[in-house]
Amino acid sequence: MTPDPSKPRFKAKAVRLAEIHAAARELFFVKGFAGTTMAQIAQRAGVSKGTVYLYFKNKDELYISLMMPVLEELGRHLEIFGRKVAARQVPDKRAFLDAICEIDLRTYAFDPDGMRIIQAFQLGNHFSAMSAETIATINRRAATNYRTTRDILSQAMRDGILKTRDTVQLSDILWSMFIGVVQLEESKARTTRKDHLKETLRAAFEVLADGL
Amino acid sequence: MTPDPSKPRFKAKAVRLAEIHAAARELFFVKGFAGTTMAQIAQRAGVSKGTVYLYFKNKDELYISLMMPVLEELGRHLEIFGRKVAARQVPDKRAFLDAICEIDLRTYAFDPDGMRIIQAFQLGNHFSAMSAETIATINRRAATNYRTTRDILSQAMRDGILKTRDTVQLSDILWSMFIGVVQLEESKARTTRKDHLKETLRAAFEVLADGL
Amino acid sequence: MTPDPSKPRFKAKAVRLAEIHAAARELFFVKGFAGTTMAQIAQRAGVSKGTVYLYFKNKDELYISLMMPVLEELGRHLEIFGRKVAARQVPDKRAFLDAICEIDLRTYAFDPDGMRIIQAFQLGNHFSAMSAETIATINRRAATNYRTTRDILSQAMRDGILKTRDTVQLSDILWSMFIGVVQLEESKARTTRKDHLKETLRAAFEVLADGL
Amino acid sequence: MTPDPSKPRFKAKAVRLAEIHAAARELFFVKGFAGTTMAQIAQRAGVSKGTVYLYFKNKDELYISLMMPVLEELGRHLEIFGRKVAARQVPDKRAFLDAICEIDLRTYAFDPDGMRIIQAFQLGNHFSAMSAETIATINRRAATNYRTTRDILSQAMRDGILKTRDTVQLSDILWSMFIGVVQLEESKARTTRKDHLKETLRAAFEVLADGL
DNA sequence: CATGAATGAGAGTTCATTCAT
DNA sequence: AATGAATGAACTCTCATTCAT
Repeated sequence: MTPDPSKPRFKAKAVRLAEIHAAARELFFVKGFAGTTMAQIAQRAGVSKGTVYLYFKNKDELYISLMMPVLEELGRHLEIFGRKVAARQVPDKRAFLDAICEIDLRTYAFDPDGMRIIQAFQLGNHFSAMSAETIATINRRAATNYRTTRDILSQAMRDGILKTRDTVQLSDILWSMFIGVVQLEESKARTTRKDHLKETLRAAFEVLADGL
Repeated sequence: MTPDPSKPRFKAKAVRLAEIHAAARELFFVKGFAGTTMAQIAQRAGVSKGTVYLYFKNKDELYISLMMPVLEELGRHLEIFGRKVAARQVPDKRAFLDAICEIDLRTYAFDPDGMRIIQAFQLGNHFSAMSAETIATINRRAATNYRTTRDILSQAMRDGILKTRDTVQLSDILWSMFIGVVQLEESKARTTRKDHLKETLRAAFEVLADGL
Repeated sequence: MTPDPSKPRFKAKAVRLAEIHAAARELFFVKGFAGTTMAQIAQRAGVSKGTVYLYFKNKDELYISLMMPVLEELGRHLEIFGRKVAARQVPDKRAFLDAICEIDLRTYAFDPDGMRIIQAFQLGNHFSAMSAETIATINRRAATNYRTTRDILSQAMRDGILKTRDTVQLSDILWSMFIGVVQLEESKARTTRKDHLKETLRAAFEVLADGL
Repeated sequence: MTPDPSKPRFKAKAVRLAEIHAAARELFFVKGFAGTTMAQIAQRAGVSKGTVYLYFKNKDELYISLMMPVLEELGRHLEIFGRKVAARQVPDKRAFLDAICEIDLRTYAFDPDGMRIIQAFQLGNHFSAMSAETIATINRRAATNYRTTRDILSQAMRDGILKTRDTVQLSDILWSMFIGVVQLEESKARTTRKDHLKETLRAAFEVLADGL
């Protein structure tokens, strides 16, 4: 009855949550949103169905919750890079775009399944049943990253690393390239079992670097 | 379920089919594959559920039938452009990429909903609910376009319009840019109600042209 | 417009009916009642679905109509045999039971599918949707055969061919043996692809002959 | 669909299962396999449709689960009798056939509906609606009983209780007599409301005993 | 007479969600 | 906090039957 002080309750709760998260991520990745059942997630997480509902209001919330860490990871990298740019530690556009490319790759590597969920979310499917609050939470986080990106671009233009341009348009192009390559290469990987994501993304950013 | 009795009961097959197509497109666009029911499609098309199955073997077939025209439209444009390239009617890389950009825009304009369905498909979220045969059919058609694109790129490189490069990688970059921009701009348009797709895509292809 | 006198209308009608009958019989035999669709029957008969409904009120009636000829065939054989018994042309119980056995076999051979339909009907399944009138028609015909059988048995007992016994019970035993063997041997034939119906039925009737 | 709220929501698994079994048996008996719906079964059992699927994988499994106990009951009786025969405790053919007859009657009494379901199955009318695996499971169990019967007959012949004969044929005759009488008497009972099954079956086996 | 497009009720089955324990 | 039996709405798909032509 007395909770083991070496294993505080909130810790156990966090562990449970992480286990469910992990189970959900793997299954959603392999079988997609519709193809994954709450029962499967519960089983893989080693808990009962009811317990999953103790941690997540419903399937949508669980799905969505998987993308927050990715957005936060991306935000962390962007901020670090922002500080580097502000400190004039980025010599030229080549290094600049290289860095962006590596941030994208690291974000992807951090959680490929989560990344795909972000894309599905951006595509706007299945989420009619999602609570407005959840959608707003996600959008707020995404907007923050977006703003950070534009701030970095502004700084780079002020410093002459990049030619002066519309920062909105440029950040759109960079993000589009990222998600476009991720989508295409994942799609190809699903049938060919070969993963060319890194090479293609790097090649793409090289072309962009030359063009900017 | 109950169709409007004021409508004539019998219609030209092509008309019925078009009505079902239109209804399906709109619904799949808004609610996604899994989120759309055959009953909804039937109701919106003004026919009974059974009638939908008279025209399409199952939900999969109906879904794929919506992307095929888009893939075919894209294929037509690519072939026309391919003949132009073969006839040396494309002077330089700027004109070349302009043309690709216009093909993308025209394909998108031909059927934006269909285009989005292609993306949702490429993202792979319905896979478990779709027969392997259906998936294969689409992939075959997509592969054809893919090959055509690479052939065009090869020709352009032989003619010195483009620097010699890996055609697989380059066609991936071009397609990724396209779908990335479409996804991002549609996502933004959904909340801001402003459509910047054309400008962003053209800007993106300009950068690419400069970089190649 | 003027009907061809060499091919009178009622003849054509009978042919159509026979074609539908034949198609239905084959399909019901192979795929069972529930497994056969009206569309399949129509297609095999070379007519449209609507036409089948011109000749048969519904699927049940069509199914049921297939057993009438069998009951009539059985009735014809019984009457012929009855006249033979009345004319003292059957010497002993062995010959008597031999004759019954051959009647059964000939009835079965006349239309095995129809025979099976009779059994399904007797088993009482699926016919909740059948019109009382149809059921009554069948039962009337069956009752006639039943009465004929008992009359024959009475006559045979009066003539000392068979020991005096309860005719109801005896006719039940004979019919039970017949349908029991048919059911078992068909069931076995379905998996072993070997047809031992004749041998088994003859052996069974020999045993019965010895026991009576 | 909606269960009686006055009933306790949770029940012992075995009780629930028995309730569903009972409901299914009654309905399959009256309306046949195809004529019975899962919804009807659920309603009669006082549970929701989903609950039925909690206990049985599908309609097939539920159906077969109803015959298995009967086949097993028959198997038990046969084995007991087999041991008696092996121990020379059966004096003559009359006692032998009496015993078989009583086994049949007891098996029938154990579950008349289940017995009828076996017959419907043997008649083969649901085959297209039933998975090959399900069919095989039943056939395997039936084959076991069949083999036991033949072993018993062989032993009886070795002991001179029965005249030497083809055991396959003889077991077929005995089983045919049983199912034939069951089918006929049930059919008659349905209209006359008089049950002569026992008498008819005993009379039939007496005749067979005399004939063997 | 004949057609076959259209119907629509209803089948089996799944699964997110609830709630008594 | 955790369970999992139970729910029931919703799904895809079938098919006997009708009826305008």
